[in-house]
Amino acid sequence: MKQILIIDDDEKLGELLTQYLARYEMQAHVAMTPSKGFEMIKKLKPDLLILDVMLPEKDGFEVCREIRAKSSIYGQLPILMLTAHAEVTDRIVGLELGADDYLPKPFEPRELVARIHNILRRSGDDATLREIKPINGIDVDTSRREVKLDEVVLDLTTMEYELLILFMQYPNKTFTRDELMNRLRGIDAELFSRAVDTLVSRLRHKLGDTSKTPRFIKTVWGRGYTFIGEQR
Amino acid sequence: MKQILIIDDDEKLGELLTQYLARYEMQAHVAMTPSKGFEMIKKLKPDLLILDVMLPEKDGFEVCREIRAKSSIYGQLPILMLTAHAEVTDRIVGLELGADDYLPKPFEPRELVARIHNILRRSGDDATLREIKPINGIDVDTSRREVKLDEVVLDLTTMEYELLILFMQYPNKTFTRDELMNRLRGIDAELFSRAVDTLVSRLRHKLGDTSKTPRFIKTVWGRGYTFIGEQR
DNA sequence: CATCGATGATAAGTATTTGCTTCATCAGCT
DNA sequence: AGCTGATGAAGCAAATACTTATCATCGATG
Repeated sequence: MKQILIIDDDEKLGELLTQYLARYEMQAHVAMTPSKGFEMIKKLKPDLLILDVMLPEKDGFEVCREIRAKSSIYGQLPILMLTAHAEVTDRIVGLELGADDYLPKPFEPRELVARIHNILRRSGDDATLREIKPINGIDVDTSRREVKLDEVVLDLTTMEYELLILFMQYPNKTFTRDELMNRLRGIDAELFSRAVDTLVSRLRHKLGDTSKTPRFIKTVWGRGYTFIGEQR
Repeated sequence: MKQILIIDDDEKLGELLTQYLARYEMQAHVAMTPSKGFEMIKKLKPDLLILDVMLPEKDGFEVCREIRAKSSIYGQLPILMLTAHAEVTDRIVGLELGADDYLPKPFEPRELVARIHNILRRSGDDATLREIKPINGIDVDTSRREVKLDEVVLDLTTMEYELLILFMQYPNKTFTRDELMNRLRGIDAELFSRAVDTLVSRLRHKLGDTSKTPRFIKTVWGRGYTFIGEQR
Protein backbone atom coordinates (compact mmCIF):
# COMPACT_ATOMS: atom_id res chain seq x y z
CA MET A 1 0.00 0.00 0.00
CA LYS A 2 1.29 3.41 -0.93
CA GLN A 3 2.31 5.63 1.93
CA ILE A 4 1.53 9.30 1.52
CA LEU A 5 2.79 11.98 3.83
CA ILE A 6 0.85 15.21 4.05
CA ILE A 7 2.50 18.25 5.51
CA ASP A 8 -0.24 20.70 6.25
CA ASP A 9 -1.30 22.55 9.36
CA ASP A 10 -4.97 22.36 8.52
CA GLU A 11 -6.01 19.47 10.68
CA LYS A 12 -9.42 19.05 9.18
CA LEU A 13 -8.16 18.91 5.64
CA GLY A 14 -5.59 16.37 6.72
CA GLU A 15 -8.21 14.12 8.15
CA LEU A 16 -10.45 14.37 5.17
CA LEU A 17 -7.62 13.58 2.84
CA THR A 18 -6.52 10.65 4.95
CA GLN A 19 -9.96 9.25 4.82
CA TYR A 20 -10.40 9.88 1.16
CA LEU A 21 -7.06 8.47 0.11
CA ALA A 22 -7.75 5.34 2.09
CA ARG A 23 -10.39 4.49 -0.45
CA TYR A 24 -7.73 4.37 -3.08
CA GLU A 25 -5.37 2.09 -1.30
CA MET A 26 -3.22 4.86 0.00
CA GLN A 27 -2.33 5.31 3.58
CA ALA A 28 -1.95 8.94 4.46
CA HIS A 29 -0.19 10.45 7.44
CA VAL A 30 -0.29 14.05 8.46
CA ALA A 31 2.48 16.21 9.81
CA MET A 32 1.35 19.59 11.02
CA THR A 33 4.72 21.28 10.93
CA PRO A 34 7.75 21.05 8.66
CA SER A 35 10.01 19.79 11.42
CA LYS A 36 7.57 17.07 12.27
CA GLY A 37 7.38 16.43 8.56
CA PHE A 38 11.07 15.85 8.12
CA GLU A 39 11.02 13.52 11.03
CA MET A 40 8.20 11.49 9.59
CA ILE A 41 9.76 11.31 6.16
CA LYS A 42 12.73 9.56 7.69
CA LYS A 43 10.60 7.19 9.68
CA LEU A 44 7.88 6.48 7.16
CA LYS A 45 9.79 6.65 3.94
CA PRO A 46 6.61 7.69 2.14
CA ASP A 47 6.09 7.11 -1.55
CA LEU A 48 4.91 10.62 -2.08
CA LEU A 49 4.75 13.91 -0.27
CA ILE A 50 1.86 16.34 -0.36
CA LEU A 51 3.07 19.71 0.72
CA ASP A 52 1.06 22.78 1.53
CA VAL A 53 2.59 26.09 0.67
CA MET A 54 1.29 27.89 3.73
CA LEU A 55 2.91 26.42 6.79
CA PRO A 56 4.16 27.49 10.17
CA GLU A 57 7.92 27.82 10.71
CA LYS A 58 8.84 27.91 7.05
CA ASP A 59 6.79 27.82 3.89
CA GLY A 60 6.33 24.91 1.57
CA PHE A 61 8.73 26.29 -0.99
CA GLU A 62 11.44 26.24 1.59
CA VAL A 63 10.62 22.70 2.60
CA CYS A 64 10.63 21.54 -0.98
CA ARG A 65 13.94 23.18 -1.66
CA GLU A 66 15.44 21.61 1.39
CA ILE A 67 14.30 18.14 0.47
CA ARG A 68 15.72 18.49 -2.98
CA ALA A 69 18.95 19.88 -1.63
CA LYS A 70 19.38 16.91 0.61
CA SER A 71 18.53 14.36 -1.99
CA SER A 72 21.18 12.13 -0.59
CA ILE A 73 19.01 11.76 2.46
CA TYR A 74 15.56 11.98 0.97
CA GLY A 75 16.17 10.55 -2.44
CA GLN A 76 13.88 11.52 -5.27
CA LEU A 77 10.79 11.63 -3.09
CA PRO A 78 8.00 12.81 -5.38
CA ILE A 79 6.39 16.01 -4.22
CA LEU A 80 2.97 17.42 -4.95
CA MET A 81 2.44 20.96 -3.81
CA LEU A 82 -0.79 22.55 -2.76
CA THR A 83 -0.89 26.22 -3.56
CA ALA A 84 -3.31 28.74 -2.18
CA HIS A 85 -4.25 29.99 -5.61
CA ALA A 86 -3.61 29.35 -9.23
CA GLU A 87 -0.59 31.61 -9.45
CA VAL A 88 3.04 30.66 -9.40
CA THR A 89 2.65 27.62 -11.64
CA ASP A 90 5.94 27.18 -13.40
CA ARG A 91 8.00 28.35 -10.52
CA ILE A 92 6.79 25.50 -8.43
CA VAL A 93 6.74 22.72 -10.91
CA GLY A 94 9.87 23.94 -12.51
CA LEU A 95 13.41 23.45 -11.71
CA GLU A 96 13.77 26.12 -9.20
CA LEU A 97 11.91 24.08 -6.69
CA GLY A 98 11.84 20.64 -8.10
CA ALA A 99 8.30 19.77 -7.17
CA ASP A 100 6.72 17.20 -9.42
CA ASP A 101 3.34 18.79 -9.68
CA TYR A 102 1.11 21.30 -7.99
CA LEU A 103 -2.55 21.66 -7.31
CA PRO A 104 -4.31 24.92 -6.51
CA LYS A 105 -6.71 24.96 -3.60
CA PRO A 106 -9.53 24.36 -3.47
CA PHE A 107 -9.34 21.13 -5.38
CA GLU A 108 -11.48 18.15 -6.16
CA PRO A 109 -10.38 15.06 -4.29
CA ARG A 110 -10.58 13.14 -7.53
CA GLU A 111 -8.22 15.53 -9.13
CA LEU A 112 -5.78 15.00 -6.31
CA VAL A 113 -5.92 11.27 -6.71
CA ALA A 114 -5.44 11.58 -10.44
CA ARG A 115 -2.37 13.68 -9.92
CA ILE A 116 -0.91 11.40 -7.36
CA HIS A 117 -1.22 8.54 -9.76
CA ASN A 118 0.34 10.64 -12.43
CA ILE A 119 3.35 11.41 -10.38
CA LEU A 120 3.78 7.88 -9.20
CA ARG A 121 3.52 6.71 -12.73
CA ARG A 122 6.18 9.15 -13.88
CA SER A 123 8.46 7.96 -11.17
CA GLY A 124 7.90 4.48 -12.50
CA ASP A 125 6.22 3.27 -9.41
CA ASP A 126 2.64 2.86 -10.43
CA ALA A 127 0.83 -0.38 -10.97
CA THR A 128 -0.52 0.73 -14.31
CA LEU A 129 2.99 1.09 -15.64
CA ARG A 130 4.50 -2.02 -14.25
CA GLU A 131 5.31 -4.64 -16.80
CA ILE A 132 2.73 -7.28 -17.21
CA LYS A 133 3.62 -10.70 -18.45
CA PRO A 134 1.61 -12.01 -21.36
CA ILE A 135 -0.73 -14.67 -20.12
CA ASN A 136 -2.93 -17.00 -21.98
CA GLY A 137 -3.02 -14.97 -25.18
CA ILE A 138 -3.43 -11.58 -23.57
CA ASP A 139 -0.56 -9.18 -24.00
CA VAL A 140 -0.63 -5.78 -22.33
CA ASP A 141 1.66 -2.95 -23.27
CA THR A 142 1.24 -0.65 -20.33
CA SER A 143 3.28 2.19 -21.77
CA ARG A 144 0.93 2.37 -24.71
CA ARG A 145 -2.06 1.23 -22.77
CA GLU A 146 -2.70 -1.31 -25.45
CA VAL A 147 -4.23 -4.71 -24.90
CA LYS A 148 -3.92 -7.47 -27.43
CA LEU A 149 -5.87 -10.66 -27.34
CA ASP A 150 -4.42 -13.21 -29.72
CA GLU A 151 -2.75 -10.39 -31.63
CA VAL A 152 -5.94 -8.41 -31.97
CA VAL A 153 -6.09 -5.02 -30.29
CA LEU A 154 -8.93 -4.62 -27.85
CA ASP A 155 -10.75 -1.41 -27.13
CA LEU A 156 -11.21 -1.28 -23.37
CA THR A 157 -12.62 1.45 -21.19
CA THR A 158 -10.68 2.81 -18.27
CA MET A 159 -12.31 0.59 -15.69
CA GLU A 160 -12.14 -2.50 -17.80
CA TYR A 161 -8.48 -1.88 -18.43
CA GLU A 162 -7.67 -1.37 -14.80
CA LEU A 163 -9.58 -4.44 -13.80
CA LEU A 164 -7.66 -6.49 -16.32
CA ILE A 165 -4.35 -5.10 -15.13
CA LEU A 166 -5.21 -5.93 -11.57
CA PHE A 167 -6.21 -9.45 -12.50
CA MET A 168 -3.12 -10.05 -14.55
CA GLN A 169 -0.87 -8.87 -11.80
CA TYR A 170 -2.19 -11.60 -9.57
CA PRO A 171 -3.12 -14.51 -11.76
CA ASN A 172 -4.95 -17.27 -9.96
CA LYS A 173 -5.66 -15.05 -7.00
CA THR A 174 -9.29 -14.95 -6.01
CA PHE A 175 -10.52 -11.44 -5.45
CA THR A 176 -13.66 -10.76 -3.51
CA ARG A 177 -15.96 -8.08 -4.82
CA ASP A 178 -15.00 -5.93 -1.89
CA GLU A 179 -11.39 -6.22 -2.73
CA LEU A 180 -11.91 -5.35 -6.35
CA MET A 181 -14.03 -2.39 -5.35
CA ASN A 182 -11.29 -1.04 -3.17
CA ARG A 183 -8.42 -1.75 -5.48
CA LEU A 184 -9.96 -0.18 -8.53
CA ARG A 185 -9.43 3.47 -8.29
CA GLY A 186 -12.29 5.62 -9.24
CA ILE A 187 -14.86 3.01 -8.53
CA ASP A 188 -17.58 4.83 -6.80
CA ALA A 189 -20.48 2.57 -6.07
CA GLU A 190 -22.92 1.84 -3.32
CA LEU A 191 -21.81 -0.70 -0.84
CA PHE A 192 -24.01 -3.54 -1.98
CA SER A 193 -24.28 -2.91 -5.64
CA ARG A 194 -23.50 -5.19 -8.49
CA ALA A 195 -21.14 -2.72 -10.05
CA VAL A 196 -18.27 -5.15 -9.91
CA ASP A 197 -20.31 -7.93 -11.46
CA THR A 198 -21.32 -5.63 -14.23
CA LEU A 199 -17.74 -4.61 -14.83
CA VAL A 200 -16.54 -8.18 -14.89
CA SER A 201 -19.32 -9.10 -17.22
CA ARG A 202 -18.39 -6.36 -19.62
CA LEU A 203 -14.73 -7.26 -19.55
CA ARG A 204 -15.59 -10.88 -20.14
CA HIS A 205 -17.68 -9.89 -23.07
CA LYS A 206 -14.86 -7.97 -24.69
CA LEU A 207 -12.48 -10.82 -24.02
CA GLY A 208 -14.94 -13.14 -25.64
CA ASP A 209 -15.12 -15.04 -22.40
CA THR A 210 -18.10 -16.94 -21.09
CA SER A 211 -18.89 -17.54 -17.46
CA LYS A 212 -19.69 -21.17 -18.04
CA THR A 213 -16.46 -22.28 -19.62
CA PRO A 214 -14.16 -19.43 -18.79
CA ARG A 215 -10.85 -19.01 -20.53
CA PHE A 216 -9.87 -16.01 -18.45
CA ILE A 217 -12.11 -14.98 -15.60
CA LYS A 218 -13.49 -17.70 -13.44
CA THR A 219 -16.34 -17.17 -11.03
CA VAL A 220 -15.63 -18.48 -7.57
CA TRP A 221 -19.04 -19.11 -6.22
CA GLY A 222 -19.77 -17.28 -3.00
CA ARG A 223 -16.37 -15.57 -3.00
CA GLY A 224 -15.51 -13.61 -6.05
CA TYR A 225 -13.47 -13.89 -9.23
CA THR A 226 -10.18 -15.37 -10.33
CA PHE A 227 -8.11 -14.63 -13.37
CA ILE A 228 -6.87 -17.89 -14.78
CA GLY A 229 -3.11 -17.94 -15.11
CA GLU A 230 -2.17 -20.85 -17.27
CA GLN A 231 -3.93 -23.53 -19.14
CA ARG A 232 -3.30 -26.81 -17.55
CA MET B 1 15.94 9.45 -27.06
CA LYS B 2 18.15 12.48 -27.12
CA GLN B 3 21.24 12.34 -24.99
CA ILE B 4 22.19 15.56 -23.29
CA LEU B 5 25.43 16.09 -21.45
CA ILE B 6 25.54 18.72 -18.78
CA ILE B 7 28.87 20.00 -17.58
CA ASP B 8 28.22 21.83 -14.37
CA ASP B 9 29.62 21.53 -10.90
CA ASP B 10 26.33 22.37 -9.24
CA GLU B 11 25.14 18.93 -8.32
CA LYS B 12 21.67 20.01 -7.40
CA LEU B 13 21.05 21.81 -10.63
CA GLY B 14 22.33 18.82 -12.51
CA GLU B 15 19.93 16.49 -10.84
CA LEU B 16 16.97 18.73 -11.25
CA LEU B 17 17.75 19.25 -14.91
CA THR B 18 18.10 15.54 -15.44
CA GLN B 19 14.74 15.00 -13.91
CA TYR B 20 13.10 17.80 -15.79
CA LEU B 21 14.50 16.93 -19.18
CA ALA B 22 13.36 13.38 -18.73
CA ARG B 23 9.84 14.65 -19.08
CA TYR B 24 10.66 15.81 -22.55
CA GLU B 25 12.16 12.59 -23.74
CA MET B 26 15.71 13.64 -23.14
CA GLN B 27 18.20 11.70 -21.16
CA ALA B 28 20.61 13.95 -19.33
CA HIS B 29 23.97 13.08 -17.87
CA VAL B 30 26.05 15.28 -15.63
CA ALA B 31 29.77 15.79 -15.57
CA MET B 32 31.00 17.86 -12.68
CA THR B 33 34.34 18.82 -14.15
CA PRO B 34 35.59 19.63 -17.64
CA SER B 35 37.97 16.68 -17.72
CA LYS B 36 35.18 14.34 -16.76
CA GLY B 37 33.10 16.12 -19.36
CA PHE B 38 35.50 15.44 -22.21
CA GLU B 39 35.63 11.87 -21.21
CA MET B 40 31.89 11.52 -21.21
CA ILE B 41 31.50 13.23 -24.57
CA LYS B 42 33.64 10.54 -26.11
CA LYS B 43 31.76 7.79 -24.42
CA LEU B 44 28.24 9.10 -24.69
CA LYS B 45 28.37 10.95 -27.96
CA PRO B 46 25.62 13.26 -26.72
CA ASP B 47 23.33 15.12 -29.05
CA LEU B 48 23.83 18.36 -27.22
CA LEU B 49 26.04 19.85 -24.57
CA ILE B 50 24.91 22.18 -21.82
CA LEU B 51 27.89 23.99 -20.47
CA ASP B 52 28.12 26.16 -17.42
CA VAL B 53 30.49 29.08 -17.60
CA MET B 54 31.63 28.80 -14.02
CA LEU B 55 33.54 25.58 -13.63
CA PRO B 56 36.48 24.22 -11.73
CA GLU B 57 39.76 23.63 -13.61
CA LYS B 58 38.93 25.83 -16.56
CA ASP B 59 35.94 27.94 -17.40
CA GLY B 60 33.17 27.13 -19.85
CA PHE B 61 34.54 29.48 -22.48
CA GLU B 62 37.74 27.54 -22.50
CA VAL B 63 35.91 24.23 -22.76
CA CYS B 64 33.81 25.49 -25.61
CA ARG B 65 36.83 26.77 -27.49
CA GLU B 66 38.60 23.50 -27.05
CA ILE B 67 35.71 21.47 -28.35
CA ARG B 68 35.45 23.64 -31.40
CA ALA B 69 39.17 23.54 -31.97
CA LYS B 70 39.09 19.77 -31.97
CA SER B 71 36.10 19.44 -34.19
CA SER B 72 37.73 16.50 -35.84
CA ILE B 73 37.24 14.66 -32.59
CA TYR B 74 34.04 16.16 -31.32
CA GLY B 75 32.30 17.01 -34.52
CA GLN B 76 29.79 19.82 -34.57
CA LEU B 77 28.42 18.99 -31.16
CA PRO B 78 25.80 21.66 -30.44
CA ILE B 79 26.56 23.68 -27.32
CA LEU B 80 24.27 25.66 -25.09
CA MET B 81 26.01 27.81 -22.53
CA LEU B 82 24.69 28.82 -19.17
CA THR B 83 25.96 32.18 -18.05
CA ALA B 84 25.84 33.54 -14.55
CA HIS B 85 24.22 36.77 -15.64
CA ALA B 86 22.78 38.40 -18.65
CA GLU B 87 26.01 39.99 -19.80
CA VAL B 88 28.51 38.70 -22.28
CA THR B 89 25.96 37.63 -24.87
CA ASP B 90 27.63 38.24 -28.18
CA ARG B 91 30.99 36.99 -27.15
CA ILE B 92 29.53 33.63 -26.34
CA VAL B 93 27.23 33.07 -29.20
CA GLY B 94 29.52 34.67 -31.70
CA LEU B 95 32.12 33.03 -33.77
CA GLU B 96 34.82 33.60 -31.31
CA LEU B 97 33.55 30.80 -29.18
CA GLY B 98 31.26 28.91 -31.39
CA ALA B 99 28.53 28.15 -28.91
CA ASP B 100 25.13 27.74 -30.46
CA ASP B 101 23.15 29.58 -27.86
CA TYR B 102 23.34 30.83 -24.33
CA LEU B 103 20.97 31.18 -21.43
CA PRO B 104 21.47 33.43 -18.43
CA LYS B 105 20.85 32.01 -14.98
CA PRO B 106 18.43 31.82 -13.37
CA PHE B 107 16.22 30.52 -16.12
CA GLU B 108 12.81 29.02 -16.54
CA PRO B 109 12.98 25.34 -17.30
CA ARG B 110 10.57 25.83 -20.16
CA GLU B 111 12.89 28.31 -21.68
CA LEU B 112 15.73 25.84 -21.53
CA VAL B 113 13.72 23.18 -23.25
CA ALA B 114 12.67 25.61 -25.92
CA ARG B 115 16.25 26.54 -26.57
CA ILE B 116 17.39 22.98 -26.72
CA HIS B 117 14.78 22.27 -29.32
CA ASN B 118 15.84 25.32 -31.19
CA ILE B 119 19.43 24.29 -31.36
CA LEU B 120 18.64 20.73 -32.28
CA ARG B 121 16.41 21.95 -35.01
CA ARG B 122 19.12 24.19 -36.38
CA SER B 123 21.56 21.37 -36.33
CA GLY B 124 19.10 19.33 -38.28
CA ASP B 125 18.64 16.79 -35.61
CA ASP B 126 15.38 17.63 -33.97
CA ALA B 127 12.22 15.67 -33.96
CA THR B 128 10.63 18.24 -36.17
CA LEU B 129 13.34 17.64 -38.70
CA ARG B 130 13.68 13.95 -38.38
CA GLU B 131 12.33 12.00 -41.25
CA ILE B 132 8.79 10.95 -40.79
CA LYS B 133 7.47 7.95 -42.59
CA PRO B 134 4.39 8.55 -44.65
CA ILE B 135 1.46 6.95 -42.92
CA ASN B 136 -2.00 6.42 -44.11
CA GLY B 137 -1.90 9.07 -46.79
CA ILE B 138 -0.09 11.73 -44.82
CA ASP B 139 3.34 12.64 -46.02
CA VAL B 140 5.44 15.12 -44.10
CA ASP B 141 8.46 16.82 -45.53
CA THR B 142 10.12 18.09 -42.40
CA SER B 143 12.79 20.05 -44.20
CA ARG B 144 10.16 22.10 -45.95
CA ARG B 145 7.70 21.87 -43.10
CA GLU B 146 5.18 20.74 -45.60
CA VAL B 147 2.37 18.32 -45.00
CA LYS B 148 0.56 16.52 -47.79
CA LEU B 149 -2.63 14.62 -47.35
CA ASP B 150 -3.34 12.43 -50.34
CA GLU B 151 -1.03 14.62 -52.40
CA VAL B 152 -2.78 17.83 -51.36
CA VAL B 153 -0.74 20.31 -49.37
CA LEU B 154 -2.24 21.30 -46.04
CA ASP B 155 -1.91 24.63 -44.35
CA LEU B 156 -1.20 23.92 -40.69
CA THR B 157 -0.38 26.28 -37.88
CA THR B 158 2.67 25.76 -35.73
CA MET B 159 0.87 23.91 -33.01
CA GLU B 160 -1.11 21.77 -35.37
CA TYR B 161 2.05 20.84 -37.19
CA GLU B 162 3.91 19.91 -34.05
CA LEU B 163 1.05 17.88 -32.78
CA LEU B 164 0.91 15.98 -36.02
CA ILE B 165 4.65 15.38 -35.98
CA LEU B 166 4.47 14.10 -32.45
CA PHE B 167 1.64 11.78 -33.30
CA MET B 168 3.34 10.46 -36.39
CA GLN B 169 6.50 9.72 -34.51
CA TYR B 170 4.62 7.39 -32.25
CA PRO B 171 1.84 5.88 -34.24
CA ASN B 172 -0.59 3.85 -32.18
CA LYS B 173 0.69 5.28 -28.95
CA THR B 174 -1.98 6.70 -26.70
CA PHE B 175 -1.04 10.11 -25.41
CA THR B 176 -2.77 11.56 -22.42
CA ARG B 177 -3.62 15.23 -22.52
CA ASP B 178 -1.00 15.84 -19.89
CA GLU B 179 1.60 14.22 -22.00
CA LEU B 180 0.68 16.20 -25.06
CA MET B 181 0.70 19.36 -23.02
CA ASN B 182 4.20 18.65 -21.82
CA ARG B 183 5.58 17.45 -25.08
CA LEU B 184 4.30 20.24 -27.24
CA ARG B 185 6.58 23.07 -26.66
CA GLY B 186 4.95 26.39 -26.40
CA ILE B 187 1.66 25.11 -25.15
CA ASP B 188 0.59 27.31 -22.34
CA ALA B 189 -2.77 26.48 -20.91
CA GLU B 190 -4.60 26.58 -17.65
CA LEU B 191 -4.92 23.49 -15.59
CA PHE B 192 -8.38 22.48 -16.59
CA SER B 193 -8.63 23.81 -20.05
CA ARG B 194 -9.67 22.02 -23.14
CA ALA B 195 -6.75 23.49 -25.02
CA VAL B 196 -5.49 20.12 -26.14
CA ASP B 197 -8.95 19.02 -27.21
CA THR B 198 -9.33 22.19 -29.17
CA LEU B 199 -6.02 21.66 -30.87
CA VAL B 200 -6.85 18.09 -31.73
CA SER B 201 -10.18 19.18 -33.03
CA ARG B 202 -8.59 21.76 -35.27
CA LEU B 203 -6.07 19.33 -36.61
CA ARG B 204 -8.75 16.78 -37.24
CA HIS B 205 -10.74 19.33 -39.10
CA LYS B 206 -7.87 20.16 -41.39
CA LEU B 207 -7.17 16.50 -41.92
CA GLY B 208 -10.81 16.01 -42.81
CA ASP B 209 -11.05 13.60 -39.94
CA THR B 210 -14.11 12.91 -37.86
CA SER B 211 -14.09 11.84 -34.25
CA LYS B 212 -16.71 9.20 -34.81
CA THR B 213 -15.07 7.23 -37.56
CA PRO B 214 -11.53 8.46 -37.37
CA ARG B 215 -9.06 7.82 -40.12
CA PHE B 216 -6.19 9.39 -38.22
CA ILE B 217 -6.76 10.49 -34.68
CA LYS B 218 -8.70 8.20 -32.44
CA THR B 219 -10.13 9.29 -29.12
CA VAL B 220 -9.28 6.93 -26.31
CA TRP B 221 -12.04 7.51 -23.89
CA GLY B 222 -10.91 8.41 -20.40
CA ARG B 223 -7.30 8.49 -21.50
CA GLY B 224 -6.35 10.62 -24.44
CA TYR B 225 -5.68 10.35 -28.14
CA THR B 226 -4.00 7.93 -30.49
CA PHE B 227 -2.72 8.44 -33.98
CA ILE B 228 -3.73 5.46 -36.04
CA GLY B 229 -0.72 3.92 -37.68
CA GLU B 230 -1.96 1.26 -39.97
CA GLN B 231 -5.33 0.01 -40.92
CA ARG B 232 -5.92 -3.22 -39.21
C1' DC C 1 -2.07 51.35 -33.92
C1' DA C 2 -5.31 48.72 -36.71
C1' DT C 3 -5.65 44.19 -38.53
C1' DC C 4 -5.23 39.45 -38.77
C1' DG C 5 -4.19 34.93 -37.51
C1' DA C 6 -3.17 31.76 -33.92
C1' DT C 7 -4.42 29.96 -29.74
C1' DG C 8 -6.58 29.50 -25.11
C1' DA C 9 -11.13 29.79 -22.46
C1' DT C 10 -15.87 28.81 -22.18
C1' DA C 11 -19.99 26.57 -22.62
C1' DA C 12 -23.64 24.22 -25.01
C1' DG C 13 -24.31 20.03 -27.28
C1' DT C 14 -23.09 14.95 -27.75
C1' DA C 15 -21.30 10.61 -26.78
C1' DT C 16 -19.66 7.11 -23.79
C1' DT C 17 -19.10 5.00 -19.63
C1' DT C 18 -20.67 3.08 -15.66
C1' DG C 19 -23.67 2.06 -11.68
C1' DC C 20 -28.20 0.28 -10.78
C1' DT C 21 -32.40 -2.41 -11.50
C1' DT C 22 -34.58 -6.32 -12.92
C1' DC C 23 -35.23 -10.78 -14.12
C1' DA C 24 -33.64 -15.12 -15.84
C1' DT C 25 -30.47 -18.60 -14.60
C1' DC C 26 -27.41 -21.34 -11.86
C1' DA C 27 -24.95 -23.62 -7.91
C1' DG C 28 -25.44 -25.80 -3.77
C1' DC C 29 -28.30 -27.86 -0.61
C1' DT C 30 -31.93 -30.83 1.28
C1' DA D 1 -36.67 -32.16 -7.95
C1' DG D 2 -37.46 -28.01 -5.42
C1' DC D 3 -35.79 -24.28 -2.68
C1' DT D 4 -32.68 -20.41 -1.74
C1' DG D 5 -29.39 -17.20 -2.39
C1' DA D 6 -25.77 -15.88 -5.77
C1' DT D 7 -24.60 -14.65 -10.37
C1' DG D 8 -25.19 -13.09 -15.48
C1' DA D 9 -27.01 -10.06 -18.73
C1' DA D 10 -29.86 -6.51 -20.80
C1' DG D 11 -31.60 -2.07 -20.51
C1' DC D 12 -31.92 2.36 -18.37
C1' DA D 13 -30.37 6.63 -16.46
C1' DA D 14 -27.08 9.52 -14.31
C1' DA D 15 -22.46 10.81 -14.29
C1' DT D 16 -18.61 11.73 -16.73
C1' DA D 17 -15.83 12.79 -20.67
C1' DC D 18 -15.36 14.64 -25.33
C1' DT D 19 -16.41 17.91 -29.43
C1' DT D 20 -16.78 22.01 -31.34
C1' DA D 21 -18.55 26.67 -32.15
C1' DT D 22 -17.71 31.07 -30.50
C1' DC D 23 -15.44 34.55 -28.11
C1' DA D 24 -11.30 36.80 -25.96
C1' DT D 25 -6.55 37.60 -25.98
C1' DC D 26 -2.06 38.12 -27.60
C1' DG D 27 1.55 38.85 -30.71
C1' DA D 28 3.06 39.57 -35.25
C1' DT D 29 2.73 42.48 -39.24
C1' DG D 30 2.34 46.18 -41.96
